[in-house]
Amino acid sequence: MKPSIPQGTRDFSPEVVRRRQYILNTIRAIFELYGYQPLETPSMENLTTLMGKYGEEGDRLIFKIINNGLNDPKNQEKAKIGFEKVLEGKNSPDLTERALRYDLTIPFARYVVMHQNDLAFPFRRYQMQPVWRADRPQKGRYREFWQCDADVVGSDSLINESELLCIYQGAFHKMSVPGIEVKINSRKVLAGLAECCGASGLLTDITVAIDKLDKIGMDGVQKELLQRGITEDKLNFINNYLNITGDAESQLIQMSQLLASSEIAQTGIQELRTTLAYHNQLADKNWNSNVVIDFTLARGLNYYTGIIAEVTTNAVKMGSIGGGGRYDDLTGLFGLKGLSGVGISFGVDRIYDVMEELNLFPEQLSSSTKIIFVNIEPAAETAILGYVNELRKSGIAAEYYPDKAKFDKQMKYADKRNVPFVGIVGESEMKDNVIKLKNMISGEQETVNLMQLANVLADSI
RNA sequence: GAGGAUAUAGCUCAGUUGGUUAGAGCGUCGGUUUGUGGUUCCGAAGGUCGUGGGUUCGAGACCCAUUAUCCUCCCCA
Repeated sequence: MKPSIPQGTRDFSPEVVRRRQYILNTIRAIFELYGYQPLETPSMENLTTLMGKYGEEGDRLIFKIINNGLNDPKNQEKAKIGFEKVLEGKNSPDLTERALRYDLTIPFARYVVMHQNDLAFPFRRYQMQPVWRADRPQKGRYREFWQCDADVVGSDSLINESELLCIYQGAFHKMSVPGIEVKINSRKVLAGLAECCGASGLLTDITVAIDKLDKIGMDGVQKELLQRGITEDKLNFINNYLNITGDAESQLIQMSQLLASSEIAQTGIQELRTTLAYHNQLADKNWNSNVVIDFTLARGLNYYTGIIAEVTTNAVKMGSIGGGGRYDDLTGLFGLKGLSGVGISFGVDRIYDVMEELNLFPEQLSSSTKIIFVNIEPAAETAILGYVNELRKSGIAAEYYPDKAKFDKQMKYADKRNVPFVGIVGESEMKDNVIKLKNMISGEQETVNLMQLANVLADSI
């Protein structure tokens, strides 16, 4: 049998895991810095928790888990009826009661509702776990991938929005990802545009179309708008909308004039202005990225209601590497009304791909072991195990090659593992209670005692 | 859900208009008189050419089907 793994999934080899952990640790540290608390939820949720939350397309992409025990005689009849429903494209709890987590936001909302009496609001949590989507895999798209979410519920303040923007900037600055652009917009401005076009019902169609501006150009957007049912006389208005440029304040002023007749748009514009003002106070001027207003930004998920954000890098051809926004009534879906939330998500797998392509990972991630002692003299074993033990006690990762093997084989092994030092204790070293220490990077060798050895290794960290 | 491409050694790929025992590089293993890797030199192992049919005297190559992978669109992180 040929070994294989399911489509769109991946094995992560040791070096890859180290690099992924570097990303996760960086993001985690920032989340903690801003007061977010860790949360984990199950890999699977009840199907009913997930269905209908991500739009029609989303429902299709949910990985469903077939129920166990369908062969039990008392379940067989139900299973057959359930299967008929599934063949019609419907879901049936008789066949699938559970599904794999599709994102981290809905499980979070469920958690908040279930634990509402125990939580101190505003509640800030971060969550870093894999999610699954039955999407067609391609470049930068996987069926199993990780998200890192930070959300706060129970606060309407736009301070939250601006802090989350800071988290994006701080994290990507820390990871030295170049070309980062944090784009923001407001669903309320988009709603205002639809309203001014007299096409509030076509909000989604308008946003989906204009979101593609940088991809298909103005002509393409117009074509798409017409296809989606926008009448020709509205195109000019949308054109004006898309042509607004300048610095943030100038953009806001122009938009305010263009959408003067829409109350909701004015609210959205004011929210953008306030968010940027807070952000201005909180942001570190040294960060390597900027927050910019992009009125074409749409974001697919249909539960966003206020400020929305998306992160891209122009250094690599890649979709967005992060996104988020405000959702006024997320927990309402589960019966808890009046609780507003706002959150962001990091796309770890895409960030990894970007960093890998640009060679941004620090060198020293490759190995934790500082020294390997070669195994060439059985009589030295006791001494070496003693050395290894002492080094480990002082927090230095050390190994003893467990089998007696050819010298050059052991050297090759250390080299391949990227271990920076090799310790050699043969007959003569053993006699003098010393270690011959070889620096694998410079190739130099010196003879040291245990205390000197510990010092050299400690210094090399 | 729609469209396109690819499938040959562990990996990356050659293989001419169909013609004998299917090749290379890297990697692996062994040797280079055995206590020195990342840079020698020599050698070896490793493939029923994704799978199943068909055309042909003859198929890795051509045709059909099937499966898998990759890519684009849709949508998304």
